[in-house]
Amino acid sequence: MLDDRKASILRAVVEEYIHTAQPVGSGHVASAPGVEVSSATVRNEMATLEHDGYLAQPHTSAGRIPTEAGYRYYVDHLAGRGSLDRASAQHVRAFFDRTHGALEQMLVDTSRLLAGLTGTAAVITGPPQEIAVVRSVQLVGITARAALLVVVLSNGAIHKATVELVGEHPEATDEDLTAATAHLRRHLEGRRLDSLASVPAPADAAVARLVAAAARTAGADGDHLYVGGTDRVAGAFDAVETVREVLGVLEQQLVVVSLLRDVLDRGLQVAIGSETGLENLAECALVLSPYEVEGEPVGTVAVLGPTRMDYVQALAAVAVVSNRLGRRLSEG
Amino acid sequence: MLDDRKASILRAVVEEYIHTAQPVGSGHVASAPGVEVSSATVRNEMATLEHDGYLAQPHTSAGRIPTEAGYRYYVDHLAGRGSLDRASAQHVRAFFDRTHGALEQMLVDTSRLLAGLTGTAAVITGPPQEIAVVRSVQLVGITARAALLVVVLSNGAIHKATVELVGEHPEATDEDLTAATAHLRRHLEGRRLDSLASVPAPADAAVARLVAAAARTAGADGDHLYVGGTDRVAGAFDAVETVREVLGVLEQQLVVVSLLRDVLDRGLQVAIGSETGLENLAECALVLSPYEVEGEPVGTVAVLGPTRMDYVQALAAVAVVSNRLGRRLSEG
DNA sequence: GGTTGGCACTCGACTCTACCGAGTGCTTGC
DNA sequence: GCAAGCACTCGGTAGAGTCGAGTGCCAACC
Repeated sequence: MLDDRKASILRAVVEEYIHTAQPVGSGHVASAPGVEVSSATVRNEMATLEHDGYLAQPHTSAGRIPTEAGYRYYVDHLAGRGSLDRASAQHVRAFFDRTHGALEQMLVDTSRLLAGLTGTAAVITGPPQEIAVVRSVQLVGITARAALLVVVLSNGAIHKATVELVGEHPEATDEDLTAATAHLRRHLEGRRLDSLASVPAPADAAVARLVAAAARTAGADGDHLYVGGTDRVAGAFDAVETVREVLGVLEQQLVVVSLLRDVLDRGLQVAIGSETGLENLAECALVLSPYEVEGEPVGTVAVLGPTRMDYVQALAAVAVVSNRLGRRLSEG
Repeated sequence: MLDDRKASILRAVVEEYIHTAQPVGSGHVASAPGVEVSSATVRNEMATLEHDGYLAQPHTSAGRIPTEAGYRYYVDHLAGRGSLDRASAQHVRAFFDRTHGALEQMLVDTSRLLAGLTGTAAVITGPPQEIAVVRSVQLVGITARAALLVVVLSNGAIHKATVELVGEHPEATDEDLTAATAHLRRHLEGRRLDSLASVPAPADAAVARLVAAAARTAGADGDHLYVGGTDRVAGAFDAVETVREVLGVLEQQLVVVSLLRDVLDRGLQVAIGSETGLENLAECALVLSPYEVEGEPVGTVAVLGPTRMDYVQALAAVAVVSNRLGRRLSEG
């Protein structure tokens, strides 16, 4: 825990650095509001803060830069939870009032909205389909050996999975498909999708094979990810290599989804640099907020930017968007 | 039309510039294979080529750089249609042998494969759903005023659209939905999706409203776009602003889809710089190739890179991938 | 004793200069 | 018509000098 003076000095350094992206000197800090001491005193304190690991010096005779620990302390203790400015808040409200149509498109648009609010890339994981209620089930034959399981969920999402029939008697007749569809419908409609895995086997052997194959696809069509504002990444880092790495990460949906899950599981709202656990994101920070539908958290809204992003702004934006998104999905 | 000597000089400049990204001087050109004259002669010829608009000089006393017209002449007359190197060809073959499962994931993976082959971003438009044959139709109620139209197509794709009921009697009962589903099924299954727009109206008024609303969604779920290798964009241009612009374009699916369609309609296989018609892509070139399923072109495979991309390589990669992709989709 | 003003020192950023070399255009000779 | 030679251009680089923001430390002060 830092005493008041050190805290306000750290805050001044972080906020100034976020603003200017330049190392911050004792002079600037001394003239910052909330710091009422001379630059000499600030220097002494900054030396201590550096020794304690909150600040770093790019080189002698340069100003200080926050370390990961510095940012961490800042978001944990110093960054007041502000709210969005009027115009942005209005913009968000208008967006959610206006938006309509398919879930997917809405999430794509939402990620772009969030990117616009924060000036960084934004990602959103779709509500997991496992917990949604099944409205309709259908097993459609595509080829003799493959069928498509299409499940319409109450939130307007569609779960689809290829059902492959392997084994000695792979062929399935249309009658088998119809029977299997009827069976699945009986045991699934009105229930949650995750009960797909535990649908009882029907009497007929051929139908049972189909149902079992369909059941195996439970969870196969994993969480979907919606990414927006990738163009902002280009401006966020000066090293091309970093830009490349970050874009590379964003292309791998699985990696990002498990990253979000992992951070959330650790109870974090903000992951800074190495806290993300991904080497490629060493210079990035992630600000996230789960969103709830009917009181239950079902997905995550997040922002991915450089470590020197505006955390207050990002936290506010992520909070508002996740809140509105959850509300929007609840009423649908 | 250029005489032989000018042509080989232009070729040398283009290929050298593609390789090094540096202005090419008369000395380099003179020592290039295929050019058997002295550098002084080359200088004279290059002056002519510059005057004719094929080359440009960044500044006096620097080498020459190809203009758009230069690249255009190069791809039209000088770039031999090479083929992929053994390893890459093998890689592509292995990919298509190995890949399986849902259409969407396969196209995502294919775009990434293509990006890997060419070192630039790659885009693929999915087969248009209009011409696919309907396997199954279902109208599922989501709320009292909205339903989801889910159509499973023979190629394994799914067409979905939100059906909104507006007007004086917006409510639809489950019976109405069932009746509408049955009606649609009768008139659609086994036919092409684009006949959705011309399904005859059923007798019952409420059902007719539903069917009409569903018919209106024809074509609403437009062509899908799959983008891969966005991270390569970062390395392709030195100006951050350009990177940002290109990424921005790639985020707008509609823009890219119509760009591809437009270029294809003009009968081009390569669009260079301003030929794309997009200001943001002034420094980009697009290399594309339609792919065919059962003899009919159904989608496009393309590569988006800097104007100084390796056109021979890109053309070969795009050709092989579109070919294999078409074959793969035909057999499915 | 904590705080502050003062001071010497450091070191990156910027400017200026000179210079090098790749490249050109032109002229002349073959 | 081609090639060799030559004067000229001009961006890029290297080195010297300067500037200034910033530091650490010390002594004085309240």
